[in-house]
Amino acid sequence: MTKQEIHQIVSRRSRPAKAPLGRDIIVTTALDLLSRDGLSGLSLRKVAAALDTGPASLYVYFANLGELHTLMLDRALSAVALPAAREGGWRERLTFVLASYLHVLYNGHGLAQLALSTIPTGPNALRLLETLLELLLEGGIDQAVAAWAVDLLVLHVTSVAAEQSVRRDQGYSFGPVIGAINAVSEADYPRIHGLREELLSGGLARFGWGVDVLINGILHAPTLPIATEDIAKPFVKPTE
Amino acid sequence: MTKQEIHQIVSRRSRPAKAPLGRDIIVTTALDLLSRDGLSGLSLRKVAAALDTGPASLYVYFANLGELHTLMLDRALSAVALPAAREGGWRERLTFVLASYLHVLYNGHGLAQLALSTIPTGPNALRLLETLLELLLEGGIDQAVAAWAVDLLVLHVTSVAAEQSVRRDQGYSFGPVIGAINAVSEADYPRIHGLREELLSGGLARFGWGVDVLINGILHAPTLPIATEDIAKPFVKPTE
DNA sequence: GTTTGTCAAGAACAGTGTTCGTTATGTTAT
DNA sequence: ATAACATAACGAACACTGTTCTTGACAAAC
Repeated sequence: MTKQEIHQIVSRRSRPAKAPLGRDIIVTTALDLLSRDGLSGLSLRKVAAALDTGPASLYVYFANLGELHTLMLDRALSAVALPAAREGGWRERLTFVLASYLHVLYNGHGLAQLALSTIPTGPNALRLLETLLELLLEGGIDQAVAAWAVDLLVLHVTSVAAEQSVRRDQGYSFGPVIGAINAVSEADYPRIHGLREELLSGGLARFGWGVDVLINGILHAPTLPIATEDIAKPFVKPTE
Repeated sequence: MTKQEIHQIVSRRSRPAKAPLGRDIIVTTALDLLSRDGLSGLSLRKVAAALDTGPASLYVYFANLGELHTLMLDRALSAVALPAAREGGWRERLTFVLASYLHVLYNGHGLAQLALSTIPTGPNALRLLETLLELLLEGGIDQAVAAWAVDLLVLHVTSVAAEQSVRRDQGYSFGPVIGAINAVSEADYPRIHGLREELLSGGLARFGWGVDVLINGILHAPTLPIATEDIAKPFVKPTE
């Protein structure tokens, strides 16, 4: 049923009737391959091979590999669980959504890296954004602050997921890191040496802590973000 | 002086006396290429070509391309400006260091992406870490909190730099994004629609604001991070 | 003076994304 | 029914990528 064994003279089109091959199937199988082999194991050719076709066939539906990535990301975001309305406090629900978002990114190996290089504007991403905005506003946070805060929260969760994913997928053994931190000279780096245990501790609990810190910071944020312009000045001119 | 035009029968080693070719030169030219062509324009072969040699020659000094990346990152981090001691408040100096770190990552195109996939344990990274710890402790922040907080701060700045870099380097025109946000249906996404202007505003000032929020959150963080374990629970079981 | 070890280098391998031109298929118009 | 057409699947190739094997030249050591 697959690749024709004998190359007949007659035609380059060996299989006349094939599956319709649409965007949805391609995105689905691509996500399958991604969650199985990770981002480095995902290639256009493998997706094509899984669909029993050649790589050129996919270019009918996507202009780019990046375009496929974008579609994959938004499709995956449909799995983010939004909280049931009005159950528990807004803060509880907020951490719940963010945890679900982290969960989705982390489980689809390499999805987080896609999320970092794309601004997802698909319907599922917008739904997530809308929900987060709603929760922040429910928490009594100023509108302008909330607009910037969602970006802060999403970026944080995304980068945590990306960091963890990369280290799991490319077999980043923590051995050398732990060794390096533990072997740090007390004379040169006294604080690192003194806190070496705390620097490496935590694991998953750290995520919840980080989100907590972010929300606390947002609650204590200056109401008018415009007033913080001078803080960014050192960036423009870091040598001084 | 470069590639021999005629392939003599005599030898495969056309240039007997070459430059010594050590790790330092390779890292230097690699960083040059990186800041000129971006991460996607950087390849082992181009680095080798810039050094007027073949790709195999570099493998004497690195086991991996990733190893070269790690060395490049730590080399680049040597450019991070540490603040003069005791000048201004600790908070002012902290934002200064972070801004300088952002500056370095952003200027070396694609450096931030390297920083996300590597835990830099080189001397320059340790120096930066030590400085940040010192400043946080000077601010009266609890030791355990400070240990986790540095990670939070560094990750934030790194991911901001990565996000910005990617979008600049791969010519991510903001046109479609702005269009998508502006075209959002008011009925489906009322909050996004109402805040569409604030969602896109900011630019560079947003970085300073984000750091400010983080520091505020750290100042209001629970002293004992262990107590926040239950917050992470939704992550383990997001479906409910 | 011969041997030994280090390192530059050529060639090749197995991949990658992408493009070109050709051909079969299904739909529409005559 | 037949002819025309747009579309999509396809084979092949191109220009790359990281990595490895093997050879060969040089310089230091005995």
